[in-house]
Amino acid sequence: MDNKQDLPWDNPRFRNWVAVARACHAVERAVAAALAPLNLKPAQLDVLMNLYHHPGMSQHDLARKLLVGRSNITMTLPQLEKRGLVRREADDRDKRVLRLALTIEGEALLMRALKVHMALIETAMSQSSPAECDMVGDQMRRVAAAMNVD
Amino acid sequence: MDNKQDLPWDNPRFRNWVAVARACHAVERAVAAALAPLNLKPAQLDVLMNLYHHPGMSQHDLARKLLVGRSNITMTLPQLEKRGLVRREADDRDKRVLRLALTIEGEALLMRALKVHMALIETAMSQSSPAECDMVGDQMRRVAAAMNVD
DNA sequence: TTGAATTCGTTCAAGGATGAACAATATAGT
DNA sequence: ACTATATTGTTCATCCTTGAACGAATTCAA
Repeated sequence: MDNKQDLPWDNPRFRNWVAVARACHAVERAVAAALAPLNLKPAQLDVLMNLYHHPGMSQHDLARKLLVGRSNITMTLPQLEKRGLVRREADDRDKRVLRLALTIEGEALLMRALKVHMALIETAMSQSSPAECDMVGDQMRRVAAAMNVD
Repeated sequence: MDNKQDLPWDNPRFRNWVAVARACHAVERAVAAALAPLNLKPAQLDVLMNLYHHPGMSQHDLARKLLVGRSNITMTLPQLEKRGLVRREADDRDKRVLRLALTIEGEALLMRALKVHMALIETAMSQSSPAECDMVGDQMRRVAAAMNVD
């Protein structure tokens, strides 16, 4: 057993996935550095982005969207709330849930952060044709689906 | 300024990158869960993989390969060393550097972990043709290059 | 050779992420 | 109505990661 014929590095899928993971890691790091002047972490930007798209989300829904535990949201949100970027208000129908939304300031900061972020992604993906780029996106959406992500 | 005409979500490159990041996050999480029975974290597996390929690496080189700070390596390696998975020996020529290598046990555990990891990657990437898969890999290697990663 | 600048690994404090356990609330089954 | 089950958000202990500051070793310049 365990003969070295079928080592992962001879497997194209494995080798290519390693490239994906490395690129992802590198971009994450660059994004973190680029976002530092705005005093925002990538995870926080993810929160703002999701709240922009889905105002009124619950913390549970947000956690699922971000592929993160609920406790993570509990720890992260108060920071953004204290900075006046996010609003949390109780739901009348279900007193357990908190409805989340961006404030005006939150939306403004999101726009500034998005410019920085998008510029970085542009340079990262600029050396690929639009068709190639879309193909990568489709692939990755299939990968996420295969991992039970909705 | 900041009119919503050019929001990032209308930008194909941005949308597709978000898909990459999400897929990556999902797979990382699944890998962590699958590796838990072996008492290995993804970051530790990355260390073992790199030492397998490049025995005799210094900690500095390893940190650069993993896109991680040097202190991270300093904190991580002793754990693997105590478990008898990794060897560290001083370099004669340069007394600052430590040369790293896998032990027999380390290589054995690596092989077991790789089976688990590879199986997961297989299912993640299984719904893409080999050609598509290679294209994704090429793209991501270009992205990494654009981020000054070697 | 001597002194300055670099490089390697370590230490340390701070912050982020995680999952288990918990209280409050809601839902379902009877 | 009433009890059992499930869900939401929080708390807490633990581990990981990070960057700045540091000592030791090396290299470079003059």
